[in-house]
Amino acid sequence: MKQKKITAPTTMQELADIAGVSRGTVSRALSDSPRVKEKTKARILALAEKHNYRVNQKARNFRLRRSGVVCVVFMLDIKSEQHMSDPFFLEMLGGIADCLAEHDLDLLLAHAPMTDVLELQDSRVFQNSDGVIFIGQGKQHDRLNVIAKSDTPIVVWGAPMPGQRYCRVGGDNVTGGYLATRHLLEVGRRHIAFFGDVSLPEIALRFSGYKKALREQGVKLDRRLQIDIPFEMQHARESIDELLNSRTKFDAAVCGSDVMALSAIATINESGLRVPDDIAIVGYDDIGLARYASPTLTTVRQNIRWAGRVLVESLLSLLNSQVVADTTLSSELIVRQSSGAQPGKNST
Amino acid sequence: MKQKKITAPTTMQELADIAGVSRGTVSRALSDSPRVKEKTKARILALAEKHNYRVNQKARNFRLRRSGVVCVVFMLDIKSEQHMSDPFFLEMLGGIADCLAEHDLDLLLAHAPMTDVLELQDSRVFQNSDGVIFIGQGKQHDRLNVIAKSDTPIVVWGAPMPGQRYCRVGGDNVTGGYLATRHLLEVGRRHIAFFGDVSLPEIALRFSGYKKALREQGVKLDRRLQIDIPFEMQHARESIDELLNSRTKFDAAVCGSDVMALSAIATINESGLRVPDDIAIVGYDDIGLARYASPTLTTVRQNIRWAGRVLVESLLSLLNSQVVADTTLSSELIVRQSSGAQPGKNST
DNA sequence: TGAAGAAATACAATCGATTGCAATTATTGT
DNA sequence: ACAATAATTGCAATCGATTGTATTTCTTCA
Repeated sequence: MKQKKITAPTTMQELADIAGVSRGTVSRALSDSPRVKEKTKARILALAEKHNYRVNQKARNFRLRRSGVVCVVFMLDIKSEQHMSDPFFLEMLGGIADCLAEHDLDLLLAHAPMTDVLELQDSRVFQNSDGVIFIGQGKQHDRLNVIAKSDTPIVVWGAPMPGQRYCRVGGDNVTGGYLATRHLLEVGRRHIAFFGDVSLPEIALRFSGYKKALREQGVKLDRRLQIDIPFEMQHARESIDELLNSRTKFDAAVCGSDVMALSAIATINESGLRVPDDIAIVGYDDIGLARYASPTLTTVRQNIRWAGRVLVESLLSLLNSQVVADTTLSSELIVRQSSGAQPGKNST
Repeated sequence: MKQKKITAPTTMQELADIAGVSRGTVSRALSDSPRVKEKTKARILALAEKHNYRVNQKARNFRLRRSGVVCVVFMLDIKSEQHMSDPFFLEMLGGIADCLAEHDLDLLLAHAPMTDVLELQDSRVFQNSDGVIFIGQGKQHDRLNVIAKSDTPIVVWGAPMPGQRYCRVGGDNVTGGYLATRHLLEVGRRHIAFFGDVSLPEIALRFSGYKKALREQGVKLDRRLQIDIPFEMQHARESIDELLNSRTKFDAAVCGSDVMALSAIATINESGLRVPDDIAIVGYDDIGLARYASPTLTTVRQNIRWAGRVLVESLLSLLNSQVVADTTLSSELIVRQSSGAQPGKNST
């Protein structure tokens, strides 16, 4: 058995020796350069195949100064436990992964919870990737500005910010918040709560849209109805329970995410109230689950998978040293049962 | 502004020049070698910090012949669309990510759907990672054997197989299938269906456990009750609907995964029957959702996050050129409502 | 047939950090 | 103060592929 074994050439030089050509020619043949004769090319490729040779990627990355890897970082200022399974993140990740694959790039997941993004800059991950995509700004806008000055290009999903120096892609949060609220007003609600942590840029913008809608309809803003719920399930239940138990009257809520909305619906149901009869709910994001949950969820659609693509395309432009404009993707309201939708009123 | 700019040293040599020492000394200082004087070390570190120098990881990877990256591949022989959001995969991924982080390794996600794992071997991903973890064997046992011979170590989550030459970690599927079935028999069910694609090695083992339990109790195996449902939600609904509409009598089901079980419960509920009164259900995996779904799900627990750790530890041993034994993790039954559990009978 | 020009291939510098070994400097005991 | 030894630091080979330039080999046409 062992006698027949062909010692696999590990370096290009060895393959070159076998083929009786120079290293450079092998390199060009493998990368399909027009500078090498078709016949030679075919012969070298066949030999490579036969001897099971594969280029050393580490050497290649070094020489070419790129790795073909893009790093994705999910940023929220909370502990990491359940983040990765956040449906919003996953859908975005799916879009990003697909688009990266089309461009022959690989996806590196930054796993460590980041209290300070700047730490990332010192990490191997950062140095190793050709570019980094941040999902969410958390509360680290300024630090992102610092990172943007390094020579690893970054793209951020989030809200436009004053003094922002990084490439950003995001949804139209003001309009989203506005549409959600106006819808609830249109179906006759007047005591509309807003669930979401307004210290996060995106949520703050949605809140301003919410206020705008209320103002338009002459509904007075009730500060007790704005509840700072972080993006996590557990917190949602507690906070909403608290609100339900308080004497504050409310008959609807605009939520910072679909996950939060679904959690709110569950909590409300458990308390004996009914959605949407007693309390109407509007979510945000339009995750896949929104369509299948029961009741189906009225929400502000962000085309998440597409957003993933836009992020990648923007990053690629940056890698290509092109100037990339700030991008805001439009949002639309998707009316479903949870907000007391009348049949036939669904937009699409 | 521009005048004060310190030109950041990009190579170690430049930093060495600034510090007035040799490149080698800088390298040793940065890696905290005992061979360089503490004072010099401190001085170099300070200069590196001041001048914002960071080692070129690509050069480092090349020189050290490792990248610090471990690739995770989720393998099922179906198209990729929804895979990444499979809760089982995500929990496993979480365990893997945590453990990798502790060992200062990064996580690369292989995204492309693999019809043939061998393709992976030619891919940059493979060459670039120090090791690969496969979640599931799909139907590619033989190809995994081939890949195992390459010098990138691999570890596979799955079932033990005859002639297996790769390092494997998996649950105790026979016992799992047995426990699930025995439980249903104990609560009085006699027409127990088995939902799962028995052409997948793990499922096949669970099915043999199922058969064993039936045999023990003298219940005759009804082949019509074994339904090949792949690991996907959509298919589950269709197949189960079909079974419900057929005249085949059944009062319980052992499912190949919790996702499948939850999907089955939803389908059964929609058909007007009730779980567990009409049909009792047992899942497999004990994903987080099993505890919170309603009804809560009786299931065979695989400690998924821990399994992730075991996979990583095994891979690390391989990287350390140690021989790693095949590992089978024990499984236990977790009794909850979906199988008509009597209160107080819960194991823990 | 021979020279000019094109096509194909060979040569060798280069990317930036690591590390064994050699050379230098510091420390110790007498 | 001087060996002998230990502690530091410097030197230079090395990892394996890419690519600009030089060189060789073919074509082509007069």
